[in-house]
Amino acid sequence: MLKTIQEVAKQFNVSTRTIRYYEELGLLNPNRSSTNQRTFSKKELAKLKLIFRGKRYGFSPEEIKEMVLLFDYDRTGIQQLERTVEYGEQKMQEIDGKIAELVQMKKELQQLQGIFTEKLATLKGEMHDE
Amino acid sequence: MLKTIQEVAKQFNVSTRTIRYYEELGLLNPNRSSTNQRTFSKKELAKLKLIFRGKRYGFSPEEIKEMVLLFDYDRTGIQQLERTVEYGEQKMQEIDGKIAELVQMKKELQQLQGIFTEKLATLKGEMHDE
DNA sequence: GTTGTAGTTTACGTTAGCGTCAATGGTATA
DNA sequence: TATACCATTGACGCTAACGTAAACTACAAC
Repeated sequence: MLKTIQEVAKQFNVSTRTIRYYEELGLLNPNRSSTNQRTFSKKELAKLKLIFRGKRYGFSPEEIKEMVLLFDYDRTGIQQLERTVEYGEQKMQEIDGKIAELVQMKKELQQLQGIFTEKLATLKGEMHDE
Repeated sequence: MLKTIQEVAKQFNVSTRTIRYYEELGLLNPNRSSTNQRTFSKKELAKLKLIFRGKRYGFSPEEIKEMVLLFDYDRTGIQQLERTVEYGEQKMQEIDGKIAELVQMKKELQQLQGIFTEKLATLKGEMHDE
């Protein structure tokens, strides 16, 4: 259940230094074994997943930190919870926006593809005309 | 039609230095006016759009460069064109992958949202019970 | 002519995100 | 006991991606 830093690093295909760096940033708080070695619970792994995704998809460090904190607190206050839910709404909208942009990006590539394949067909046609 | 570096920078909300930097990298080749000032055509703007999107969505610098080059060459050779088309296919598949991951990310946030809103309802319910 | 604004190149400065020692300690296998 | 391998905490190094300043040119307004 509890993973070592090596296992975690391997799982996410990064160096152990990278994991430690995120801890330095306050994004992770792994528990320690009797011999002071980091042990990673499922929760920490979930946070790491969020971190890497966040990075890949252009969320700012600040945003990532906030999202990660969602995992850290059992927020008990109603106000806190309401804020959290609202924040989640917002993030989900942003994700929708990003998805839309990727779809657009694909469309444009498809257009390029269209032009190129057409050109290709023309060229090949000419070959047979002679 | 032709924009100055300032206009371009403003349009993309970056500094002029950033634009020049991308030129240093060989990603842009703006024409020059009679007084040696950069002029940006529609093509260059399209390339910039690609660059920023590529960055936002985790494409590597190498990949971005290759994608940008698609705009630069009127590839005439059949082999070249075929390679280009193939490369485009591949990129589009990668985009599909990224979309899928974002969808997954949203799902997970939705789960969290579910937990939080439920908790919130419980808390509010307790308030009225007393 | 000079004051102002926008452009140019050259070059050095800065920060995030790690890479890479160095020094040390625990555990286990020979 | 020694060799080996994993962990730990500094701490310094490095590169990408710009920021920023210096020194210059071009054009427009005063």
